[in-house]
Amino acid sequence: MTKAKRDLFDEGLQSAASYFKVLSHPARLAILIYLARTKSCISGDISNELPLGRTTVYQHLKELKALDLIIGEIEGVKVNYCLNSEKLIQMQKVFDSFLKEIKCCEPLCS
Amino acid sequence: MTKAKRDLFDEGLQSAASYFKVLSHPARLAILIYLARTKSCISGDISNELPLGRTTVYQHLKELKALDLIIGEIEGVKVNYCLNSEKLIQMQKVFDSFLKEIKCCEPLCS
DNA sequence: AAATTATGTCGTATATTTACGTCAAATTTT
DNA sequence: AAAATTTGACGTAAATATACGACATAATTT
Repeated sequence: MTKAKRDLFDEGLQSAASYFKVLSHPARLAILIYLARTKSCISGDISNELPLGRTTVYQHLKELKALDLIIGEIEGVKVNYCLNSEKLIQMQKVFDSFLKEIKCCEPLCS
Repeated sequence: MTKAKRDLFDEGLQSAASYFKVLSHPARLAILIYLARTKSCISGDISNELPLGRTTVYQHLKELKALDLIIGEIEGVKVNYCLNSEKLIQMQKVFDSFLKEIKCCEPLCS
């Protein structure tokens, strides 16, 4: 079996989990930080910056794009990537509301 | 090959990524929320609550415990689980500082 | 037009995660 | 003491993630 049990959970949890998931690899965090610093850059630049091959970086970019956290504008042969700050703000709200949900109460044990 | 490239990244990024990672599955989010609501409960209760088998839940609990987000106090045969709020607060700080880092700038494209 | 540059696609190998059944051990309950 | 309960360890199958080489395509540069 080993079906996709993920689907059995609340949609809100699934959505939150997928935001957490896309941030669960240091390469993707590094990409976001790099984009924040450079404000915009082409895909190739990023692979030069990271200890990863170009196609690997491309895959990470695809995952970030799938969640709409980054935007890629085509400029001739090149693609100009940048952060989607609206979406990032939205993501932070999801995080905040989750953390608020679990931090409401004092612990019993310990 | 396919070595563990994770290790090549900045330690801070790795640590942040591992917090995001432990939250990247809806089951673990559901466990945290359940613990927040019940304040404390035994492992078996959790598997009854979730659409997952006991050993699967146990594995998720182990991952949460590995990052110290939950505490398990042994009480005879049973184990009393609860949130480690100090660690949760620490985690939120890590998230905040990461998000601040990438949200400093206005986007160029779009 | 040929060479270069940059991206994107495909396939694939390896690693990791997810899910669970089985069994062992320890404590309670009967 | 036997039965039941609860946890933890181990093994394993299937799914997913990670990493990259090889090739195709399209635009720029020479």
